[in-house]
Amino acid sequence: MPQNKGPFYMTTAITYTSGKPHIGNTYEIVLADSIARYKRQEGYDVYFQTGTDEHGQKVELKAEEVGVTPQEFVDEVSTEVKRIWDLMNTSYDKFIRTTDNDHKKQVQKIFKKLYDKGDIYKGEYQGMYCTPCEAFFTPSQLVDGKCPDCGRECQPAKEEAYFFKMSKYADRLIKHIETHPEFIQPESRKNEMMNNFLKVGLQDLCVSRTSFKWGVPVDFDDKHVVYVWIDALTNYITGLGYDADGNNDEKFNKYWPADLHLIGKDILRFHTIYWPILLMALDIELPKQIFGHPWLLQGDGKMSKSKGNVIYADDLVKLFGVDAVRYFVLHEMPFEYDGVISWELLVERINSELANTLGNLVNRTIAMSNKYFDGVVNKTGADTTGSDANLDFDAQLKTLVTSVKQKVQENMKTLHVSYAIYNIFLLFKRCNKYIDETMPWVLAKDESQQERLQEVLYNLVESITIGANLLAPFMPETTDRILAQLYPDNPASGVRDFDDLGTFGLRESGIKVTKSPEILFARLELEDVLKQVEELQKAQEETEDVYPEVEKKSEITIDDFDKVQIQVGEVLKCEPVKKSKKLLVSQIRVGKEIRQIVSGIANYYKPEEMVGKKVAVITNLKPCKLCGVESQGMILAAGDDKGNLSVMTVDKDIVSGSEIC
RNA sequence: GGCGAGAUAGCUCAGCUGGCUAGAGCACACGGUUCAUACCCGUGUUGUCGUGGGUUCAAGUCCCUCUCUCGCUACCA
Repeated sequence: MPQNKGPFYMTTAITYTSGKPHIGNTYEIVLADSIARYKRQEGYDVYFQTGTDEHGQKVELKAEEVGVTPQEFVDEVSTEVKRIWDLMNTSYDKFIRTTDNDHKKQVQKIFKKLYDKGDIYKGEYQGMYCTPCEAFFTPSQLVDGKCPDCGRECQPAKEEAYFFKMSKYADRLIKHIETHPEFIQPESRKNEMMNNFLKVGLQDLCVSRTSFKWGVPVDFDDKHVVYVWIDALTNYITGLGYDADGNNDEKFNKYWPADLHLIGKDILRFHTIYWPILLMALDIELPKQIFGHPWLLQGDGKMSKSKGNVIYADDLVKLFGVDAVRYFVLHEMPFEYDGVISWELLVERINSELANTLGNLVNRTIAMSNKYFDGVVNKTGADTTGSDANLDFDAQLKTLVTSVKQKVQENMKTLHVSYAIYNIFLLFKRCNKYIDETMPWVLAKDESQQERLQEVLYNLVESITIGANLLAPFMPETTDRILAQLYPDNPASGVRDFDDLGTFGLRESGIKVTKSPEILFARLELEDVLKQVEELQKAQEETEDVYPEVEKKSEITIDDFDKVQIQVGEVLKCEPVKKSKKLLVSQIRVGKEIRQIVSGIANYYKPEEMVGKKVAVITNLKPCKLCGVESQGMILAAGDDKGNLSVMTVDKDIVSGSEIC
């Protein structure tokens, strides 16, 4: 067993439960999992926490839309998140929910503690308020000075709120960041935080809200709920059993301070400024490192949100398998800048690295062992005896294979996960080259070379064993599958201690490999994949986005409705409006009169299609000019999110001019 | 607007404190091989190192100008 290197506490951000997580969110948990597994392999006592952030206005609204309680809503989403995390084969030790009772209790205690201490005080939140939306916005959120949701004017307004005295601890934090260069990673992020916030002076942070109810109530002032900062960030300590009164759980004493908070680059500010200051106020040690990872973007336009084809982990796993997806996101994601995911890239990576380099290597090695020695792998010591050092293939192979462990260690120390994987694959590539150098099929033809041939195959199986063990944190299932084939009678015997991965030759002679090698990763045809993707997306559209999102208007009375006059009109004539691409102008008989009405339907109806239709017309709308053509009313039509449009016609034949009500 | 980062082969990038003919992977071409998932191995092509100027015996590598791209710019969980 590797020696115990001590506790290692790491966390991911907790996922917000306003909707289903897509591959971008999934990236983080896979990255975190590979680090956790790696640290365990190295001998650390790892505690790996993830979870869901479940309060707030957005959840409240979403739940209302769907017609369930917020609790019911988050229960479902949280379960879904957990399901996906499990699907990705992630090895978290704790899944915390901010709706957990013990968490909520501590949030209240922490809030009170900070209030009693004087670090939280009651004040007024000032912002731009949109009355119909009942929401506050900051000036920077406004679009052209108007509400980003509904586009209406906003008014400056005030709301009672509790504030946290950020500035009090700013100097201490600046000093900490300056003396701990590893605290914020990547380093360029550190500069952003310093330059944009710390150096220009911190504003106090609003930590409570009265505008929504779905949150942890402030126990001494129940108009307020605790706002996201204190509610969500504290999960990192409450999950370990922190107690504001000092009765901490053993786990907290053992694992805090956290060794690593892994988060997306978008929430670095909260974790590198608010969170440390919160901890300072609570007199708790700061975490050792915060890593803001970049994003996996959908690059080539073939997977854009506007097209409704967002990638979900489920689909990827269905198409490629868990480890292929893990490999892709880990390998493609650089350390500092955003990575790109596309179907083309996925297929390319899977084919060239997983199927060709790794899968084929394992397959050909096993096939030869069976073909030449009935599956038995023996170490004979018959190495290359040539005097030319350049021809000493065995030594070269062994040197490379045994050097990878250290490279992986170096890469992982700085969280350069993609480099670590790259280095492991160099090992497999070297093995393929070794086969070409030693040419086992030539040795097989020569009776006197039997021992040499055995040694060659032994070296391959041993090398692959080491590579498979190094791969375990990143592609655990693949490691198991390889070892199951190389050690079919006792796969566990193929598992090595991390400390032994720099040593060559630990496999005992006489062990057989499997008789029936299984393809690890099948080669894919891009065309087939794209076809399957299309089918999946069709299915997705049918189940998910069938109903358009319609913004709710405020309630009206029957009298309000009565103000609108709607009548049946028969389209007599219809032609395009010359200056416009979208407009058609119709002559419509409404009872005795004939009206000219302009409508934005040219993309959906040809003028001749309109003629003869009996449509619903608003007849008391104030006339106006569209593209220079007067319109005396409006044809009613239904439109969805996807650009479909249908004019409202009457079901039975009814005389034009009849009133609709 | 402010602060910061970057611009190197068709694509993704490496090139530390300036030093001899600018690199890797993928892609492409050719050759080899047949144990293997038409796979693997080898060789090779392509670059005015964003623009213009400067420092130097010597500059992707340092300084200045300009152009372009990207990140951050405080209460969205």
